[in-house]
Amino acid sequence: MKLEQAKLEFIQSWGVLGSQWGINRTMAQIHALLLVAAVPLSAEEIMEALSISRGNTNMNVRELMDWNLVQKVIVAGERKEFFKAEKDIWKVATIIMYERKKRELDPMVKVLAQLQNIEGDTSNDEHKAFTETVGNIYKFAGQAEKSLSTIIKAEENWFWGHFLKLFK
Amino acid sequence: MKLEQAKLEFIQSWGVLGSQWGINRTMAQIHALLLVAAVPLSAEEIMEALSISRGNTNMNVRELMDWNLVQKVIVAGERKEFFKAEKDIWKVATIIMYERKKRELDPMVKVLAQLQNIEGDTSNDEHKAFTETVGNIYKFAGQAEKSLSTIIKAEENWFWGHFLKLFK
DNA sequence: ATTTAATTTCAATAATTATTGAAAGTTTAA
DNA sequence: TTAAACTTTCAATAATTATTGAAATTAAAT
Repeated sequence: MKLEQAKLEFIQSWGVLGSQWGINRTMAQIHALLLVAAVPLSAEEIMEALSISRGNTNMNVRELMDWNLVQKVIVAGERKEFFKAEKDIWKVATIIMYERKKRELDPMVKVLAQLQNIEGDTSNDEHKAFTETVGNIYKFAGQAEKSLSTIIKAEENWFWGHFLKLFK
Repeated sequence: MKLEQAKLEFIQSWGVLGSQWGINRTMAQIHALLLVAAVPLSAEEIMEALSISRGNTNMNVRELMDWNLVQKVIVAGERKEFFKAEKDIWKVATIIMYERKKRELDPMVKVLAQLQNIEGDTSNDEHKAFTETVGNIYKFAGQAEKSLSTIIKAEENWFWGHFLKLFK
């Protein structure tokens, strides 16, 4: 397979995957494009490569920067901005897990906490079914949270370990 | 808080969470409704509780059954069908992880495998950037797959362990 | 200070996805 | 076998979400 075609297929598949997981397809495609780019790309180049408008490009690049998956790169002597993606895939996964937890799971857990104490007859079947299910989900979320923290801490250690090595 | 209101809030939040993760809001709401119901519910009751049409109810209940998150229950002497959700939350999580892996991640991994061998100059920067990123994602997916299998196997063991106990 | 280049915003519009509801199909009971 | 109860399907429509593109804004160069 030719490189250019392979890139297109990768971008396409990453876009499909993103949209199945609640991430806007264009955002996922820009991410994919930057993931396999050898050098940082300008807004123009992204527009061109994906056949999308300037506005769309701008919106989604900013969203990717919000997620810390993409960074702005300033090139000396160039007026326009360039963008590059975080390429360490383990780091990418960590960021995504952390951000989704923060944005989507945490609000749910907050609601679950509020739903723990219900007025009325505790021995009622309806009441029991509710508190048991909600209680279990809440406990499960707590466990999942711990596991995720462990993963993220391990990742941070790894990162700082490598980073600090530079100064030894 | 009153039980009925708590149920509504739970259903609402579960629906929002679902839609953020690429699951149709109604499907998530029906799931939530069945998760906190003390007894299996009929299509009528689901329609009523969520103010949705018969067609919508039917479609989404069937989808939930496809996912093995909901089962049909036949009640003696009743002509209509009832539905109940799997309530063991750890099992629910396992099912969701497994199904999403199968439906969404596996196809991506298949594509990644095909993209490993690219024609042309291997020493080219563009070429290197591509194969390195794609290769890393592929390896990462392999690792993730192993971890998930481990979790699912542990879960199966747990399940069969409990199940077999019944015959001892 | 003015021009030029680039970025950002957002109302209008397009594209996608979800929902309805009535007709067709199926199953059960009499 | 017929009628009633219930389920399924799917074309039409509604609701949501994404995208465009041109105007406004900001930043850089002359």
